[in-house]
Amino acid sequence: MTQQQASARLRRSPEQVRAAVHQAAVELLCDPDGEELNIPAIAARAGVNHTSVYRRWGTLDALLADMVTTRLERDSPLKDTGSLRGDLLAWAEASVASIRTPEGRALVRAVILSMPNNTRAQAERRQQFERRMRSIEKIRERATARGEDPPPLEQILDQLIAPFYIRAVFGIDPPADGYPELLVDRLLHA
Amino acid sequence: MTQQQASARLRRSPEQVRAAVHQAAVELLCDPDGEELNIPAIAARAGVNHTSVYRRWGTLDALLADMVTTRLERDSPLKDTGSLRGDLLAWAEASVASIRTPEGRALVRAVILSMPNNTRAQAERRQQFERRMRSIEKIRERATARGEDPPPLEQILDQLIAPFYIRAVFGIDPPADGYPELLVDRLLHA
DNA sequence: CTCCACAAGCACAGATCTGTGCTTGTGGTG
DNA sequence: CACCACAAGCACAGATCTGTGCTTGTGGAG
Repeated sequence: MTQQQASARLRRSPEQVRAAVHQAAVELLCDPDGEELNIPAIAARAGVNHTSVYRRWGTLDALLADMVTTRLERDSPLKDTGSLRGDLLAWAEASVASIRTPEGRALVRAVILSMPNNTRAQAERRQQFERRMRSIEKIRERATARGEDPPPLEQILDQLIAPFYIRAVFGIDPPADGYPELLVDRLLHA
Repeated sequence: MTQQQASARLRRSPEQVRAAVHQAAVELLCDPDGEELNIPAIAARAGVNHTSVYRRWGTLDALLADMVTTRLERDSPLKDTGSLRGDLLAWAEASVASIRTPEGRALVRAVILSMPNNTRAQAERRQQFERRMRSIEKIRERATARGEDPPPLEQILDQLIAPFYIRAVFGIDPPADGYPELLVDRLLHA
């Protein structure tokens, strides 16, 4: 009796489990009819035992944070276009494309959901945010090295990043045409 | 035996319960060391039986949505300053003051947290957002009536509202001086 | 090839959340 | 003043989440 379950166990490698869980979490975030987001639901959808999730990540927040970090780093390979305007435009176009997809919006939502209120998370929130800003900082540094004079980070935050976030959070579609150019031009001509 | 508990029951009116629960929810959202946000925790902090909360609101999302709506309407009495710039500036100054307080940031966070992913909530999300936008629409309408030419709502969203939200969500303090003026001037001189 | 460290899966249990039926106090109405 | 509708509180229970101890398959080192 008990030996049979042993043979029936189908097992995947840690990396497969990790990918399956991340994928399941994104899908649950996207799926409008999906059940609510918690560890048992994610594990079930991933076809993974829930204990594996509890042991590896501990909490839903940690799981989401890990998932977000992994996906963002995988999906945002910033390229050097040779000019500040080009770099910003590439970034903005990638962002617009991203928040047009359910998965992209879900990712932004997850960034916020994965930031609980407790004390330790407060620091992680800042860290998470700065990690997000790093690609923009890189763009600024390259511009400075070229002799260009990029706007301060704070201004880029207000005029370029903030619009994307608010639209992702509230599900507001960006204007159909020329939106990235509009934002970048506004930023650079201020 | 059973009669004693009856006499020991201290009871508050529905309105008192409502206020106490709202207050408890805000405090839990603010308190960095607070336990996590759920109905039993809120009820306990409010000194209310949890069944009262379940019966009145049903879900945490509904409770937060109700709380946010009530607080926002209570705290944002927009006044007519006589000019578009004045109105926008008053709105921006109130918003900056708000997100400088833990409670203000908590309220913005609650707006987002109270928007779950299921299908019905998708519509409510839009509604919730438009309710938020109504005060801005009012400002635009008054300006139009005065013969002024206010920027489109979308531009106000991107340049004025979005910066506040992103700062509230990530806990980024706005610049110390002249921030409301900066944003409004940028918006109007674009 | 053999052995070993690691992690995934299983079984089980305590804690917590969610919900129901009933009792009873409160405020309003005649 | 008496009565009634409503909602708050209590007791209790099912469902679900969270976590632990153990077994066992997998992949890598020697």
